[in-house]
Amino acid sequence: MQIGELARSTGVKIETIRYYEREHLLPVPQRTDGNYRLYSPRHVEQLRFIRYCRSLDMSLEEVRILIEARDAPAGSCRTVNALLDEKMAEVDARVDELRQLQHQLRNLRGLCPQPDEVKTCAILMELNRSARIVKAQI
Amino acid sequence: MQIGELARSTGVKIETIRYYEREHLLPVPQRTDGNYRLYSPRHVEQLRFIRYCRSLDMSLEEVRILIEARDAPAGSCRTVNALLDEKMAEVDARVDELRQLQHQLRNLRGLCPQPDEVKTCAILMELNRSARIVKAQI
DNA sequence: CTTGACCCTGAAGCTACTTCAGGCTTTTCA
DNA sequence: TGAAAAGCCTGAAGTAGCTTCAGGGTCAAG
Ligand SMILES: [Zn+2]
Ligand SMILES: [Zn+2]
Ligand SMILES: [Zn+2]
Ligand SMILES: [Zn+2]
Repeated sequence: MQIGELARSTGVKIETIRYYEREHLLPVPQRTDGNYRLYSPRHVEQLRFIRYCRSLDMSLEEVRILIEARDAPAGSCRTVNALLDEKMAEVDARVDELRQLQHQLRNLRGLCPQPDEVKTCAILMELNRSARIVKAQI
Repeated sequence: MQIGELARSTGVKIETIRYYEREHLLPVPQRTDGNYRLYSPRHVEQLRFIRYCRSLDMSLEEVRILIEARDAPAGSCRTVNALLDEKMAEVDARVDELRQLQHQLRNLRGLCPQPDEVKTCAILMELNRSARIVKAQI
């Protein structure tokens, strides 16, 4: 299977596949005489695994850890559990942040129901005012 | 006011301040004979404005748009409203994504209450299984 | 034998900064 | 007075996770 077919069958871009290879997330594939990459079903599985972990918001570094764990069946899965716990805490925190943000944006947007001139726009006035008052947060 | 004092009084790192200048988000400051940057209260305000927008999850490009709007008091504030509407939609969508993610992570984590050997870990088994089934989402 | 689909590499671009290397300027204080 | 320390300068490179680009080779079909 060439890279194009792998890309089609997983929905992952060719460049991304090559990128994962450079990052040692995908095993080095065989090559044809013409230097084309040749993939096996094992590569398809691994690529799907990576993408599924990515869809769970894992970083590539975390994916690497999971792959390592998976490929050492005799080890303990404590690292896996810890990784998930940490990830869950991160996501929870981010959700809280974003919900606050929703609130702020809604309030701000509500200040100017009908667009008019900038010089009387309550949104911009409020942005200026808040900037003066609020301490840097980010 | 030198760059260090500006940094202290706004909570923004010196390097970030220089970065904003390179990006034309902060007006070019005066310089001393020794080539040190000299800032005015106007710079403090502008920097606070930038950081407040950033705390609302605006990109620097969006901050640029807001600054432009603010500095053209005769114009309409339609772009400002549109920007906020778009941002709100983005945030709403991201919250939904993350709440789904919370669900998935919780379920996954629940599969292995007590860490044991990798080869029997239900988390890793489930990751492999889902990777096979689920289409690439990201 | 040439066209077009497919593949290759290495480098650079993206965001929003941070870090680093190497070198000035100004203040302090012994 | 002189030297250390604190503060500032520049340009380049690093961060994550890709994407895009430039320039070129391979292969099947017509
Ligand atoms: Zn409210
Ligand atoms: Zn308005
Ligand atoms: Zn559920
Ligand atoms: Zn387990």
